Amino acid sequence: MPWEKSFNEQNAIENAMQAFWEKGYEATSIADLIASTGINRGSLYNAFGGKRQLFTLSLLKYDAETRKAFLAELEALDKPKLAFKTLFDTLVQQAGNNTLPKGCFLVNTSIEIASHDKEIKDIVSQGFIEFEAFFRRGIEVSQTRGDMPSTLNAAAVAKTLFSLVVAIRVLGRGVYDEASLQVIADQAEHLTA
Amino acid sequence: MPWEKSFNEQNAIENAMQAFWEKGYEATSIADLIASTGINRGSLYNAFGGKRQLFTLSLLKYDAETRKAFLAELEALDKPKLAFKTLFDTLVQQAGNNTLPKGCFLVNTSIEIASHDKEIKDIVSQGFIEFEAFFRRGIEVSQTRGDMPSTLNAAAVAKTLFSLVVAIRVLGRGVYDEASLQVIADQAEHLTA
DNA sequence: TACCGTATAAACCGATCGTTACAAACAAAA
DNA sequence: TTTTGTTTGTAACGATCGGTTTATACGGTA
Repeated sequence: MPWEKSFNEQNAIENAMQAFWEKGYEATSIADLIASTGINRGSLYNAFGGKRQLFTLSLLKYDAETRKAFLAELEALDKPKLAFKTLFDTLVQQAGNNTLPKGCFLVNTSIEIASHDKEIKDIVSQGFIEFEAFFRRGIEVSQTRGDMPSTLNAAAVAKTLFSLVVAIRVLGRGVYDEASLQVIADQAEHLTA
Repeated sequence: MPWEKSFNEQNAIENAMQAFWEKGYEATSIADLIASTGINRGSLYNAFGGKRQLFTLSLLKYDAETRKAFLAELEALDKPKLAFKTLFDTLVQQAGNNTLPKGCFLVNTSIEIASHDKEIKDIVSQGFIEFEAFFRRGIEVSQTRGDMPSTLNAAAVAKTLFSLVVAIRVLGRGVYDEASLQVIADQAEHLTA
């Protein structure tokens, strides 16, 4: 059994993810993926099967390494109010940062593909549900500690906070400037006061 | 000067708009547009110039006849609180209605194209700015009438309400069910209480 | 060194992309 | 009826699409 695989599969998916994230599924061609991953055409098909499968892998990787990882990190603080503030401030800051594509890959995908494709929709839905649940747990924990008003409807406020996340991700993809996004982020903080 | 144009241009743009709205720019082919408009290939190019120009016309038509018209109708009520409630309830109801494409054509476009195309971005931005201004005017009018707390930051709350509109439009494109969207709509109402 | 499976580069596939060209059908104005 | 400009149907354009194939270069194993 000679020779192990040479190129880094995870690295290739990471680069493909950035291409899909930035341009969307339809507008990203195989040629784009070859250019961004740096691996050969044949190797790409051999390793991943095709454009569609590579997209799914990219979406799953984004969900795991961006959304899940970030939320887990915030939840580990065990200070929900600080976690919320950090989350929103990070979203605003990322909208002004040019090292990563703008917006949210999951949100973009929910609009472009999820409504026409069940497999993709399930991935996006699950991510959204977990995001909302993150807010809900934080609110409920804070309420038991007396850090947030017990009069808050945790489920409803969680949905609203998540909605503001979605909006910041949409508007942050080039339409709103950082200052306007910060106003929304500040209002989000105000919702749990 | 013989023979006036036979097919209805506005009707053709209307049908093209629905195709673009449902599938996006990239995923809508010329063949799709021919099928949805019902007009001939040559006529389409002769009348509109091409896919890109037809898309722009479609977007402008959507903005004028859907967003502008609806907001004008609501503002004519001269009862901002009722107008806001009607607006959000309509958004929720439309997400459960299958006669029109789901979501918002402007929001979809802001994600797919606006970040890469200045002309399109300007159309989307203008629509968003006017939508936000609609909320702000309503809040300020209500404040002078004593219908909303004068302590509200009108500009900030307007941005937040518009953010919830965006989120409902995104999540309403197939990911969230009507009940979840209604929770968000109810929270929106609560923001101006 | 001979072998074996992978990576690479390139040519290649049929299909479809957006767009153009053109001849025939057509309806009102002259 | 001739003229004029539009619509229509069809064919074709070059380019690119996603995907397959093939021959060659390569690097560990035996």
